[in-house]
Amino acid sequence: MLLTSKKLELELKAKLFRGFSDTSRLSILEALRVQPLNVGEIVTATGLTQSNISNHLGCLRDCGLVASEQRGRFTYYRLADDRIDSLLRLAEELLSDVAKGVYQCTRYETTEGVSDGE
Amino acid sequence: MLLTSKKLELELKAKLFRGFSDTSRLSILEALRVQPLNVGEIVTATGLTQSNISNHLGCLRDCGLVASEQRGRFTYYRLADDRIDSLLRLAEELLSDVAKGVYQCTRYETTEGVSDGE
DNA sequence: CCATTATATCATTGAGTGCTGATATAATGA
DNA sequence: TCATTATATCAGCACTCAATGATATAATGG
Repeated sequence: MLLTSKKLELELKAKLFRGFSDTSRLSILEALRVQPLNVGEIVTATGLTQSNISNHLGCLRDCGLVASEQRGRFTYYRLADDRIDSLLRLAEELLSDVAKGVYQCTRYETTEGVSDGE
Repeated sequence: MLLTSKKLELELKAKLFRGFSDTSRLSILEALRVQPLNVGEIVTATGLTQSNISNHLGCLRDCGLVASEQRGRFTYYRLADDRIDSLLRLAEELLSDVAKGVYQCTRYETTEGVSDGE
């Protein structure tokens, strides 16, 4: 049972990181880093469609990464914990050093080939 | 061009987190948190297949999350930066608080339905 | 040189999942 | 009540990508 909880912890951790591993969710989180926003404001801030955002918000909320509060017809979202900001900042620090490596990680790349010459 | 770099930074950050967002890669990283290991030792530590691990290691190395060193017939891998450990630890702290939420994030769940009664 | 060991690569497959468009729900105001 | 605004839900599609099995490469020992 202890081994199982170890495995479960792995899955939880992976799921947590998956919340950050998509550009759409990430841009939502970045927008909320500045201040709480309602869905319409997130649409404006990110340029994503409403249904897309709503879907991602649902997951982010279920995962405990954002919290929501109803105010009249609006639903305001905010980061659920300060450590989420810390996590993002730490990632930025790390990236400033390993960015070149990540640039070259075209293995699972979809968009345009960032593959530089050499 | 500045806007583009903003978008690029988002993609980099997402890609970095994606390195952590898979249980297989995560268990490889966890094993390497303890000490550097060669591929065979990682196989033993994680129980994953060799080719699977090798594939994940290739990505992790390209992304700059692990570094490798050839020693005879063996290739030893280690975490490329101390902040990777920090990132994992911060995630663990965060999880200890929001775990209940992540448990319920069955939205993108694959395995058994953790869906509680109500 | 041949067998063995260690690791990497590749094609394939199947499941995961992000996006869209349509629709449902809910709150507000006229 | 009806129209409008704000948000959520859902089905379907397209694409991503983890896992596997087979094979390639490379180093070592006999």
